[in-house]
Amino acid sequence: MKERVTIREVAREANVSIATVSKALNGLDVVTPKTIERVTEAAKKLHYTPNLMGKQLKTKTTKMIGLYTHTITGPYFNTLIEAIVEEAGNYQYGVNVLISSDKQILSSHLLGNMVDGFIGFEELIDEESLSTIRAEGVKAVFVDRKINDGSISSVVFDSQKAGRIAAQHLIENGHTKIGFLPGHPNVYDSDERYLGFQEVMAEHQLPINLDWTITGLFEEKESYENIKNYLLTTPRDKWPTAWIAGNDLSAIGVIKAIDELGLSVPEDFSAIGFDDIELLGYFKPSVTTIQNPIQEQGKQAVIELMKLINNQKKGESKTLDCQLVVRETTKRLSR
Amino acid sequence: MKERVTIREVAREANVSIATVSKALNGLDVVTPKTIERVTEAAKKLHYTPNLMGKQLKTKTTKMIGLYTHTITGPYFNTLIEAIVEEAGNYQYGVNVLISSDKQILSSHLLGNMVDGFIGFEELIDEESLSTIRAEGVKAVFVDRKINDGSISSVVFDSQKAGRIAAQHLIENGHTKIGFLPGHPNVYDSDERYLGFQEVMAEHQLPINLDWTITGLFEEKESYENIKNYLLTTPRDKWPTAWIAGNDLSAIGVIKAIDELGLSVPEDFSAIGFDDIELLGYFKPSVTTIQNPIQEQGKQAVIELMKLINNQKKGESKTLDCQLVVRETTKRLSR
DNA sequence: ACTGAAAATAAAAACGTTTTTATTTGGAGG
DNA sequence: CCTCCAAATAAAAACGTTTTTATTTTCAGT
Repeated sequence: MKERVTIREVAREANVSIATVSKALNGLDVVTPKTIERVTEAAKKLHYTPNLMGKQLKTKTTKMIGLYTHTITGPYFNTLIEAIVEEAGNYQYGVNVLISSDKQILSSHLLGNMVDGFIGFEELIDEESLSTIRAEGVKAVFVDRKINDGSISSVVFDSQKAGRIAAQHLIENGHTKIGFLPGHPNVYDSDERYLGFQEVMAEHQLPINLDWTITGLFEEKESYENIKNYLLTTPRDKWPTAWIAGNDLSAIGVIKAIDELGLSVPEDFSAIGFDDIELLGYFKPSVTTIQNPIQEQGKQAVIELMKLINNQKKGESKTLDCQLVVRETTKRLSR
Repeated sequence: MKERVTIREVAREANVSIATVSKALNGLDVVTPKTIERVTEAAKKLHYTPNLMGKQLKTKTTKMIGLYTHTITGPYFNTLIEAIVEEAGNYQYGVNVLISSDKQILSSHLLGNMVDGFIGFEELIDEESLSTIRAEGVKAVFVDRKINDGSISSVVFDSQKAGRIAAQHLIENGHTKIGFLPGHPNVYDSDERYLGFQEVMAEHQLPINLDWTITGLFEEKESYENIKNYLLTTPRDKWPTAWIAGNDLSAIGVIKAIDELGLSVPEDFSAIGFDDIELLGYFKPSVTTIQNPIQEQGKQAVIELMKLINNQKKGESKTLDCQLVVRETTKRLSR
């Protein structure tokens, strides 16, 4: 890397002090139009670009928010992240996406003053991380856990309600034997959905059969394999008549498995996902789902973070509503 | 944000100079085990985390590579980025994903010494950007354009060959009327594929009908709408018998459009995509495609970038091979 | 015990900015 | 033609590190 030209050389070129260069370039109005021009010209001539390290070290602000996650893969993350980027732009903030599951890396970035605040997931939700965050007064917004105290806010979906809606929809369609595919263990949204599902089943005095509870991990592949395996190894009369998948991708895996065994959705099984990802409508049959306002979540997360950064308020928690989208994979049980 | 504890306070706590703290904490072996322990203890007690701004300002290295893109949405980006992150980790480098289409933002980050080098796309490929990159000696690897000179390398797919393979496969299956859906205009991969397609068509003395060239933009939605519109407004005897889509998503859109009009792939049309994204196998019918080694591209991009960063060589260009994956959407023409 | 070199530590400089404080400049008012 | 004040600019300090240079400590070898 070649030596970069610094403010010092611009100063020399313009025959002026470095203080003046700084002020001129940052538009402080204490400096004469004439010198502003001289400085700007010199800067342009030398191709000067300010060293952000120097600048941020001094100003102690980065105009960057961190987005810390172990993965960006999948439509949920894609949509969320782009929404965050867009909203952050409205505040003249950049978004610094850091992908790692190494808590060390994330927190050294975080505590190393590389960002003014961050939006995070599960990865940083443990007692140790949270207490550091609180102790250091780091501004944080979580989007997959309800937390609010001190400098921490959160924006989550009403996933319990989502679980309820899914179960209710199936029950209204005559289903009584309903299977469930949880996502990753201890993930808030997944747990909450299961909770809502349980509640509704209980309210209708319907049993939950643990054989029908099959790991899906939010992934099409895992769901496909596990469901296929279940169907191949379980007598037909023990099967449920509907599946609530962990999310849309998981539902797609379920459907594929069923299809491959010569069975059909929704004739033999109903299936339902969560999120309403864009590609969903391109599948055949198109998938019934509970729509989550992902973009709104991204936007609100930024809004809350900005409030924290500007010290406008203490951490608080927002919950976003969800909505049933009926498509072709759920159907009245006709038996 | 609360005041962070600095090296100075650690020094005071450990009754030692800040130089010693720095050396102790960075494992320079000039310092006594006894003081190392004292310092480490003090640092732990005070919850010291080094300010990365200070550190990087001094060392002029960030151990970060930038990934500059206007979008991360879509399986291609997801896969590529995660591969990059993984490989960078092998070099103890972090990846700083910056999403923006604003050239200003990208280059101020870049020239502001925020990263040791970057992997970039189309966005920074224009004469002005390139000449700055060259002039400043910024280390760069592009993955969607063949460029190699000075401090710039590239790792691209052999997209011309991909286009050739696609066309050949269809022609071998008896197709002579073949439509094409380009991606975004002036995008390398798309252009190259078209070139390969043209070549093969010419070699077989087959005409390319411009009515069969339909904008797809690499997107399922755009492709779906445009194909649907084409089919609705064009007499059946003018139709091609096969489509080469811009990528897999585009192919999915094409198939959806055909399906919705009561026609079928591969009975009425063959269709072929590019990339071989993961979800492809879950569609019905599963999609024939030209597989690109996306993960390999990510890996190689990092490898090349590291060579540049360590001044091990001048910019060079790598081209990765591709491969036909026949699935259900292409079929021998039976007329 | 003393010398001298090696080892350990401390002090100071430096990285590139911004900001605070000090100095110079340019006029208006007498 | 001074004096003084405001305006403009320059100088210096500071941000938190690492690195270079200087100083102190340790302890062989006599």
